[in-house]
Amino acid sequence: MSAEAPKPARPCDYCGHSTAVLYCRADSAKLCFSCDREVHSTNQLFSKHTRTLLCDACDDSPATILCSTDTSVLCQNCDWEKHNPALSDSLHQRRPLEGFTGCPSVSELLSVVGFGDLSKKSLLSSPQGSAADGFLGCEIEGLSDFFVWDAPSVVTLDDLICSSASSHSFQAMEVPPLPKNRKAACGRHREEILSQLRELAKSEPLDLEQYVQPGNLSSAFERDVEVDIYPYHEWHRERSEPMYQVVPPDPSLRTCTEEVPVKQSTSVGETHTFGDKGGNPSISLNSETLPTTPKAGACELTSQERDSALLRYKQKKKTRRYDKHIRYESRKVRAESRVRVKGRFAKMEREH
DNA sequence: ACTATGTTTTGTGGTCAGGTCTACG
DNA sequence: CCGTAGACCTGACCACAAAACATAG
Repeated sequence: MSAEAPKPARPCDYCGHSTAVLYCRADSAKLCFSCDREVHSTNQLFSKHTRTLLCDACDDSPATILCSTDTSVLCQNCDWEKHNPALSDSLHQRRPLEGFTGCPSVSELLSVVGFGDLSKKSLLSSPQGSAADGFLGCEIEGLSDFFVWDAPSVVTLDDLICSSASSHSFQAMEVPPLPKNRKAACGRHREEILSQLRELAKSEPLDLEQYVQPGNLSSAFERDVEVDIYPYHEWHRERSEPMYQVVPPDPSLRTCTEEVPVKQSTSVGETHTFGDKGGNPSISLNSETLPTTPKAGACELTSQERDSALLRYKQKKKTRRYDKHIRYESRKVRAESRVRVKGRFAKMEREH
């Protein structure tokens, strides 16, 4: 116990020892980058969760505003408190922040958090801390130019904003008009963010970059969804690790589920449903959309992997919150004052 | 690149209908 | 085990301001 590292100020809800930098609304969970990838790469449904940076002020809510003046990211409440029109701070330069979904690679994450000038290679090659320094205004351009193929401009936030018909692997959510200067979007924990991304980059082979290479990008996004949505699948495949893990036919789990998958290798179109009878939403995995490995039985899971998957599933279920989230308070106020007929909105009587 | 204008889409809450669950005889 | 009543749960519905988006100048 004495060797234990001191607990971070805002610990990751999943691992508990890393500093949480992201917030997943769907799970109401604070996560570090590593756990975020682990949790949200489990299956396609989880990958759809929108994640945003964690508020620098309260450390408890998803950040929606970037204050360029303070270089901090804030949730709506903290932004309102800090930048109240009555205060002088209201003159601060602020802009909305975007979230992301899917399983972005490190390069893509760099762009998402505002390190657009920083390539993954430069992140890896730079000594500890220098990457952050580069972000803070030092010479990064040279590195970026050297690794042209890795230029983060290939995957910018513009690229993340896509229509529902798009097959991008991730997308920005609740996106206001994009500002020109998207740097410095990671607030006061940029050192921690860079540190975590660096660790993530170390474990992520550079081959993955093919998904964000200039030459491959446009065509890649036009290819099949199976490949495009989850570049991270490929990474797992490379590492002989299953990208998705089906909740195993564990007898203990079966008692609280309506349908439990019996087979691990699935046929096309087969749907697995996980859930309980307590009103909690069930999770369906349609194997048609799940990736498969060429080798028969290659995606069969060991009992250890099944236990791991089950544990992750239970953890997510435990931390998930189902309370309603109001995105626009003004609409709520409006709706509450609307004229109703049997609960339905009624037309307003207009005087002429 | 920016602004103005027009069009389309989204989100909001109270009530109800219909389905599901539970307890009981 | 079956049928029934009541409790409980869930999704649809509505109008319209605000947000998002598209287009023109």
